Amino acid sequence: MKKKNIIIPDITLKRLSHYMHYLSVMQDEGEVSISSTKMSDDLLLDPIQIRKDIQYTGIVGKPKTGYDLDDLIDAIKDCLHWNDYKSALIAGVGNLGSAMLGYKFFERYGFHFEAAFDNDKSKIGTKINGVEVHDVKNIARIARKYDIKIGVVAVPNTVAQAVVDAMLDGGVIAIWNFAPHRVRVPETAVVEHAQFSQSLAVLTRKLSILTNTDE
Amino acid sequence: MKKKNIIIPDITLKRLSHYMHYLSVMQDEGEVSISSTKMSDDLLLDPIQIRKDIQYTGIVGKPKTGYDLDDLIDAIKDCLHWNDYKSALIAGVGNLGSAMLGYKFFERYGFHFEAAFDNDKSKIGTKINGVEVHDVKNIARIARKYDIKIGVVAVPNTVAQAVVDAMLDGGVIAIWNFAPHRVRVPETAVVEHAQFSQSLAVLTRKLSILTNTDE
DNA sequence: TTGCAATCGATAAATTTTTACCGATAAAAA
DNA sequence: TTTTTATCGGTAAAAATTTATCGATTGCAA
Repeated sequence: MKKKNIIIPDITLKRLSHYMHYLSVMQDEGEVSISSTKMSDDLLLDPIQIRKDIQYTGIVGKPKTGYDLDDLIDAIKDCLHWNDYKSALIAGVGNLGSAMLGYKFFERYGFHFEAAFDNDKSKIGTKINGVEVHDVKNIARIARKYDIKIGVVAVPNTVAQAVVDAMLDGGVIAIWNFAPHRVRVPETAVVEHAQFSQSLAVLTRKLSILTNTDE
Repeated sequence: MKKKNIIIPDITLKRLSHYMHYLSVMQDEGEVSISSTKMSDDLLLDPIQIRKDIQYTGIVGKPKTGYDLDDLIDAIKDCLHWNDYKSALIAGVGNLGSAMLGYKFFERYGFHFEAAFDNDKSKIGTKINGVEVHDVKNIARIARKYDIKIGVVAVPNTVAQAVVDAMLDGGVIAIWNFAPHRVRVPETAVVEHAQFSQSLAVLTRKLSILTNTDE
């Protein structure tokens, strides 16, 4: 039933997540179907590109009406594996870590924080948004105990790699890294770097081009 | 002297910001030059791609040694406009907003928060990391007063567009949006969406492919 | 029922991005 | 000095991604 593990370009995956948000809003507004032209008007993207992206999900549309909204949302979620329930742990409960723990949308993505970690004695033992904060020393043990596959890194650069190594040691195979430094993982694991500086680079360059109207 | 406003692909800009971080570390370690092959080994990227990216900055290397490290860093910063001093304001000082205000790396990018805004009476008038929190009602006025061009959005979806409109009204022309919803800006402004869900989509898909070893 | 308008999806073309190749050059070694 | 080696940068090829074209299908209205 499920489409096999075809390769979907990262850029398409990102657009699919974008569509998801939009489609959820449409769903909330009571729509039952959606066309690529309507999506195009609202999202300012090429309708052909939208159709092409949607083809990756395996969903087929109907001429004149478009795509069944519920089916499309479900297919995208399947594609992104947002229908699967996934336990995660997070290291670092500073402002960023706390923001992540309080981000209610994660539930939509099947994403659930099982445990948090910090090295600050005053935080250990407390709960943040219902998630208990443990000593970083116990990352590997607890990851293994709860069979957690995803680790979020929200610690300073200096300890990022050590935290990742502990996660890997505990059986984590997917790292979502928010520290500015890249971290290394073996080939048996995956890492996704979510660095502010990347989108900032795009923004500041765009801004300068906007400003420099001189020829 | 400065290269003209050539178009640099977003993906190259993102890699350039990645190189920046790495090169800074090399600089701290006392290196004075760097070759694309060394970068390739450390960053796990194709050396040809690295050279191609660097060509956009206008820097030329020397056979056998590579690039002058100081020059290269400076050229990338110029390219990303990280050598310019830029005032920004931020709306929303919840956990995410506070994390941004406390992110010390922004100074490296020439990025300085001039003012913060929130609608929470208990926060208005306080300072976070030295930045005063104002009432959101005053966004436009203060943006105009300090001639601020960049606005960071760290508020919930429901008020994101209103906050952006206020920023634009105050003369802001670059929006860095962290709210899950897309926001609209006129053609005279630019917006960069930094949404967690995008990189999460890539991560969860990668993870599933790693897991599904079955054929 | 027939004609019209909207939309899909297949195929093809265009564009962008990545990767390969190779001569030229600088530094180090012989 | 001459040879060897590492690396750059220009050009070309390959691959990936985006955009265009167009026939087929569906729903709606006449």
